[in-house]
Amino acid sequence: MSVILKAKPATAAEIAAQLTEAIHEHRLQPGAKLREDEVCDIFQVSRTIVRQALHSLEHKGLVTILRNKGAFVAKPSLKEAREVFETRSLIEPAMARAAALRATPHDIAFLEAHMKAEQDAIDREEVGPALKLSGDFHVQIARIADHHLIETLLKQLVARSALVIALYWRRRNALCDSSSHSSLVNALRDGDADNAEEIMKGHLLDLLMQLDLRDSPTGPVSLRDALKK
Amino acid sequence: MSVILKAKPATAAEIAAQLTEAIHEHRLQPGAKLREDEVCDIFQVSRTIVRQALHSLEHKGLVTILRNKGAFVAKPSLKEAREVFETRSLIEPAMARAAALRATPHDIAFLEAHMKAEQDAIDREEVGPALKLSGDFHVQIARIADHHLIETLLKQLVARSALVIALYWRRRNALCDSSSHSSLVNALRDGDADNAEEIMKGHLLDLLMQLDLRDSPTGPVSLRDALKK
DNA sequence: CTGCGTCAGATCGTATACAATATCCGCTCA
DNA sequence: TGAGCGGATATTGTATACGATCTGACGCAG
Repeated sequence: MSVILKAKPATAAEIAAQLTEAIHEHRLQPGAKLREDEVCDIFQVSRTIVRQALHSLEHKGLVTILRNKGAFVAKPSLKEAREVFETRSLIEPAMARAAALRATPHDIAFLEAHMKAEQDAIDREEVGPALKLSGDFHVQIARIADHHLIETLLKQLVARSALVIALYWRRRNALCDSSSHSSLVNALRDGDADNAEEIMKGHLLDLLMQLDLRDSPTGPVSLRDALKK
Repeated sequence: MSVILKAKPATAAEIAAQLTEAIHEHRLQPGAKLREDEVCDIFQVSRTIVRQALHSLEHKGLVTILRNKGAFVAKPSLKEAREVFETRSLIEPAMARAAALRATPHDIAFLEAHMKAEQDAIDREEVGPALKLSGDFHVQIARIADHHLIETLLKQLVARSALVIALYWRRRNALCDSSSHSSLVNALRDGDADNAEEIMKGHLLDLLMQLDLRDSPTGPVSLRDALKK
């Protein structure tokens, strides 16, 4: 893990942000242990601060803290994974609609630049950064819709989606189809709210389809775990 | 504040729960300051624990922490207030639908008992407890829908709704019309998903209508505050 | 050789001490 | 009289020390 993070900052919020980014970009895998002392060493801060950051991430659903055991990058179950995408399906189409009614030329330009960066990352096969940019795109829609509460909520859901993808993505090498992002931006530019809403709904469904969320046991379960009451 | 809380527990989670309940029942008003030492005295724990609880409540949007200033019960702006109810309107109808498809006789009985308790509280004019029970009703729908993520999310939104009500409720003495709760339970009993969804949608709209969320300055602002740059 | 108990090290949880910052009050001076 | 300025006090922020719990290894008995 030492090599995985950039190190430098000092506040709990910054540490949480860097850990979030690492999770989002799959540099930290679900289930990875986050030892307090280790994080202290990396960021050169006291445990007080690190614990603040870890608790913050726990509230956001990115980290699971087991008493007297430690903090681990969360490992969403199949049910939790489904719930994340179900919740997104409930709120994001409405955000796309609202964004279509509010988007300024400046917003559109920003989204286009964003998509270009995403495409560049894909071309360079930088899977992690591409994934993060793809997620951020969705958050930006909420920002354009000027809905702060959902923007905050969506940040969490998108980050958790990254965990779900790490666990349940079917084709490891195929990345999220970015064409729906592009057509969404077109709908936003035209102020076509109905279309934007539909595209977003379909896009989330597409994402869901690329996941393997069938009712199988959570991947390879060790005998030990299977028998643990 | 000393009289307002029951005191006794020891863990951060329990303290957060009691503070949440106090906020939910309007025993703690928006803007109320929560001094760490005071909370320590009340619950007889160290500041470490109290700070954990306060940070937890901050993540849930119930408390605002200003650096070097302290923790205050949150005071949602008009925009935030609208956003809370908009978000609820996006997710709760879907929960009502799902609950209609899953509710067992046991669930129905539980909801009926819940409504009875709510009615009793209203009859006794215990406004706070009635408000809390009314909010819990909505959380129970999500529980019956077996959607843990949204249940958790809704707990936060419902608690924040209590803050919104404290700030923007029009008729102080009139309580939420509980007849829609009753008709919702009927729809759930019949397994009528479409109807349940519609009732919930209408119910949330009703709630919104009882609020004064017009674009006026945030209630009575003191001259001092109004002039402070 | 296997199972179990015990002990040492590692790790987390909590309390407390100290530092940083804000707030309040009284003072001075225009 | 009132605005501006310390300084004492109150309050929060951070680091650290200590205690509790878990983990893994070792050794002994069966």
